[in-house]
Amino acid sequence: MKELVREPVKEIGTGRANDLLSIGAAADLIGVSERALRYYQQLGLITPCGRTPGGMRRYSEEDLARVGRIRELQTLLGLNLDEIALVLRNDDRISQIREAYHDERTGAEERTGLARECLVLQEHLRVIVEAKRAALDKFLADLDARIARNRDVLK
Amino acid sequence: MKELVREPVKEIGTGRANDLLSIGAAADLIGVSERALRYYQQLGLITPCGRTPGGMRRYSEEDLARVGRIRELQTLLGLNLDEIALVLRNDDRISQIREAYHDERTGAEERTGLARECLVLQEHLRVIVEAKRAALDKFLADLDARIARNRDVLK
DNA sequence: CGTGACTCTAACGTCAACGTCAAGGCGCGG
DNA sequence: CCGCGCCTTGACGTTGACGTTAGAGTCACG
Repeated sequence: MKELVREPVKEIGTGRANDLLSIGAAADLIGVSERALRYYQQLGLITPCGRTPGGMRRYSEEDLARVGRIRELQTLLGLNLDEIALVLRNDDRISQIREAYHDERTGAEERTGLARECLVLQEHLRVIVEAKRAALDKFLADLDARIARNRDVLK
Repeated sequence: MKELVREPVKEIGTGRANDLLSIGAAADLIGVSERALRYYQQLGLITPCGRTPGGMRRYSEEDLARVGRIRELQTLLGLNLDEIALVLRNDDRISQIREAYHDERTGAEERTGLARECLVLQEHLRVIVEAKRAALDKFLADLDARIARNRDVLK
């Protein structure tokens, strides 16, 4: 599944006063390495919103949020990058659908079809998360029980 | 931190009717590989409760539970094996303390000192787990909110 | 007392997720 | 327009957690 992604590049004016970040600044800000950012891009997980004419990556606020989401899925749910790719594709599909949904030219039944598709995707993820939460709750309950026993002994 | 552990071996009668398991049976039962069991042992995470005179590992019910705990700490909390080693050492210390606690020869203030030590160890772990739970709850809440929005649209 | 299935140790292989290094481009303050 | 620091694309290295294989030993059963 080595899917090296080569994409069209959006050029960005360099002199303009915008709040786009270089890769170093972005990395510092969200607490990941530059290497990780480039790696995520290789896997198609993120694409910086643009490049300078010289070819340097520029990251937007949205891009940072997306990276944040990647880290969340990694550390919180323990997903690997391939699984995260799927989740992100779902996210993308959903906002794409949302867009089509608000398009004038979308018919009524097409609308509900799209929304239904969204729900399926989201609820699939929900099942996974809910299972994890249940397990974690049980773990915590056990731990608390043991702590309580101990506290009793201490009286 | 390559801490190859070499330990004293408890020999176990082979003809006796006991419920100790071979490594293969143990692995099948808890759903991990034999290699993983040997690896965990190398790192000092578990030691099968004994060996046959010929040198084959025998696992008790307790041993299995310990392996289960290892997997739980891996998949649920995302700890690596070094961190798990620490948690397990705490667990061990706690049951060791519990034992000393019920020993006749343990003085009163020594008792409370030990129990206090237990609490500190346990609550340290609790903080980690609780943080994870909070993060997961938030994640789930966000997801649910998005699902609800979607469901509304569908009405 | 074989024999076939299982297990032993030791050693090398693998895979994901990056780390690190080299040999150059870019960008901007002075 | 020049220098210094940040950035680029390869390409190879590393680490954790095992997988796999080899060659020898062990166990239960007939």
